[in-house]
Amino acid sequence: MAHKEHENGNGYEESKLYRIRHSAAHVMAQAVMDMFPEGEAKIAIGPPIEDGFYYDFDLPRPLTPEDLEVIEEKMRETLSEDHEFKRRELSAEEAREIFKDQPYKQELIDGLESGGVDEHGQPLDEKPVISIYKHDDFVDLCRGPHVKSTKEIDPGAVKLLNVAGAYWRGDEHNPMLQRIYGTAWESQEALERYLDKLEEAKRRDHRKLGQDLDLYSTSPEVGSGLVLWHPKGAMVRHLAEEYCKDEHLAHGYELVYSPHIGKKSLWETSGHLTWYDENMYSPIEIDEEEYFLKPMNCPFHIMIYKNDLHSYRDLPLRWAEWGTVYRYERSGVLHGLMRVRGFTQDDAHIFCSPEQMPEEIDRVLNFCLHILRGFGIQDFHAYLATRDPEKSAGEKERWDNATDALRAALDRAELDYEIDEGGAAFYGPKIDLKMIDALEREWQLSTIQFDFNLPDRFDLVYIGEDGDQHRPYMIHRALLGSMERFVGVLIEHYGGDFPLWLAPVQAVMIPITDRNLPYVKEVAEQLRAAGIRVEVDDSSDRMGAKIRDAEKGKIPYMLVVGDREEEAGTVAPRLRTGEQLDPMSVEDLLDRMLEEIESHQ
RNA sequence: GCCGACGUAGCUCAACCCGGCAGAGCAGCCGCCUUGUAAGCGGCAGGUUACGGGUUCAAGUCCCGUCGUCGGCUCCA
Repeated sequence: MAHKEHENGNGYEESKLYRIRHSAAHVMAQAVMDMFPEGEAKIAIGPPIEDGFYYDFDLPRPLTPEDLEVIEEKMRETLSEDHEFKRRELSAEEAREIFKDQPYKQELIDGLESGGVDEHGQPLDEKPVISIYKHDDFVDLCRGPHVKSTKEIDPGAVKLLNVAGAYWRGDEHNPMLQRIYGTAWESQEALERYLDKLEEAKRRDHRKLGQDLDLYSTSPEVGSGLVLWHPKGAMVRHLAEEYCKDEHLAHGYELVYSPHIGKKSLWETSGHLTWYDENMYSPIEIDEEEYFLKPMNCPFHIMIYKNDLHSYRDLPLRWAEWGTVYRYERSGVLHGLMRVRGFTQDDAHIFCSPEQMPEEIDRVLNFCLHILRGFGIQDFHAYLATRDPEKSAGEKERWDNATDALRAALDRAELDYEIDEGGAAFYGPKIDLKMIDALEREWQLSTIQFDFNLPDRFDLVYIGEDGDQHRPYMIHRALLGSMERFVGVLIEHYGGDFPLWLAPVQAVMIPITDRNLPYVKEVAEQLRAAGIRVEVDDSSDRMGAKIRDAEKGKIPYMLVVGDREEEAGTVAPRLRTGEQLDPMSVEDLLDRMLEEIESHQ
C-alpha cells in the first residue's frame, strides 16, 4: 500500500519527471525551512515517488492546510526564478560540518560513510560517494539527479497534496515526522490531468459507491471493521459466491463447514496463540474452558482430516469453505471493505502427497486465473515469496521443491511475476496475486501458500503404497481472498457498473403513464420467471426522473414502456451507457440479456 | 497503535473563525399532474448538532475525554 518508490524497469529514475520531482522536493524543503527560525526545522529525506514526491520534517509545531498554501506560494516564487542545482562531492567530515544542526542528516552521513545503509536504512552493496546539491540558499545531502535549474520546473505544474505522519526510517520505534506529499509534472496540463484522475478515483471509491448504491454500511454501534451487507451488496456477494462454489465443485473440490470458535488447546497446537496472538480476540469462557474466535480456518480442516485414517489413494483432498474469520487489526489500518476485522475467506486446503504437489500447484494457479477471468479481472501483480533463512520451519529441501513448483506453475501460466526474496511466512513459500484499486493501491486477493508447519504440529499422516506412514503436503489457498475485499475490488474495478450477471438489479421497468402499469407488471413477471432481477418504477415521477434514478442506481437495462410499446407488445430498452435500443419483443430482450449473462464464463 | 484533519436530518452541505431561536437542496411521506429517454408542481414531516464532561447568563460554535470516519505511517499468515 505504500507509494512505490520506483516504477519497475521503465526508466523512471532516469526520466526528466523524476528529476523534476526530486528537485521540487528540495524547493519545498527550502520553503519549509524559511518558515521557521534558524535551527528549529529539521529535515529528513525527500525522495520522488510514483506520481510525485514527499519530504519529511521534524518541526516545532504541526503544519496546517494554510501552511501548505504558504509553502506552495513560496515554491512558486523560487521556481519562477533561475537557480542552478549545483552538485558537489565531499568528505563525510565536511558534510557533517555543513549539516551540523541537522541530526537526521548526521545519521544519514554515518550510514553512507560506514558504507552500510542508504537513506531508508536499507543495506547498500557498495560504499557510496557523498554528495550535496545546492540551489539558491538551500543545501541538501543528496545523490541526485536534479534538473539543471529551478526554471526548468513549471511553477503551475506543482501542487502540495497533504501532510501526514511518518516514522523516521519507517520504524515505529523512531520519532514521528511530518511528511508533506506533493506532486509535480512537466506541465500544468499534465498536473490537471493527474488531479482529474484523482477526482475520478474518488468517484470510483468503493466506500462512496457502497453508500450511493446502498451496498453495505458499517455502524459505530456494531463496531469498526464489521460489515453490514445491505440487500443489494449481499446480492453481489451471493452471486460471486454462488459462481465460485459451483466452479469449485466442478474442479474437484468438496465443501466443508466449521464453527466460528474453537478451544484454546486447538490454537495452542496450531501455534496461533504463540505466533498470531496479537491478531486474536480475547477468549470466551464456556464451562470453565477458554474458546477463541477463529482467525483462520486451517485447524478445523485439519481436524476433519484427522477424523479419518487416510490412504495415498484418498489424496489429493481439496476442501473448501467460505469461512468467516475474525482478526484484530489496528484501528488505523481499517479501510472500507478492503481491510476489516471480520471477513469471509474463500478458503481451501489441499492435502496431497509430495509427488502430487507440482500438479496440484499447477491446477490451483490455473483455477485461480480462471475464476478471476470469470470476474473480468486481468490487472494484477504476481509475487513469488521465497524462504527467509532466518525464520523458516521445515527442511530446506522441501522449501526448494515447493518454491520450484510455484515458479514452474507461474512460468507455465506465462505470468509476469516478481520475486519477493525472503518474503515467505515462516511456514512455507507462496504465490500472491495483488489487484490495484481506484487509487492504484495494491490489495492482495489470491494467495497460494505451502505449509510445512501445521502438518507436523498436528502430526498429519497418510498411509503410502509402501504401507508406511507419510507426511502429506498441505496447501492453503484463497482465490478471491475475502468476500469483503473482493467485492470492494469489484466495485472499484467496474466503478459500480457491475456486469449484467453481477448487477443486483438487472433491469428497471419504466411505465410512461399509469395506463401502462398493468402491461409493465405482466412483462416484469415474464422477466422474473426467466430469472431476471427486475424492478418496476411505479412512482408518479415523469419518465425523465425515472431514468435519472435508474442511471444513478447504475441499473444496466431501463425498459421504457408507453402506449406505443404496449400496443406493439414490445419494450424500449435504454442501456446505462445512454444507448437506446430499438423497441423489441420480450422474447428478444430475454435472449439478449440471457446471452449477456452467460458470456462472463 | 502513531501523526494530522474531520464528525450538523437518510444523503450533500450552511450556521463554527468572532458563543445569542439549527437552515437549505435532494431523498421520504401526502396531494395534484399522466407524462416519450438524466430532476413536473405544491404541501408535510424530518435534529439529544457522534457520545460524555467542562467553561459560560447562554455552547452546534470554546476546552478536555471517548467513539467513529478520512489521509498517511507502521502492520498485514
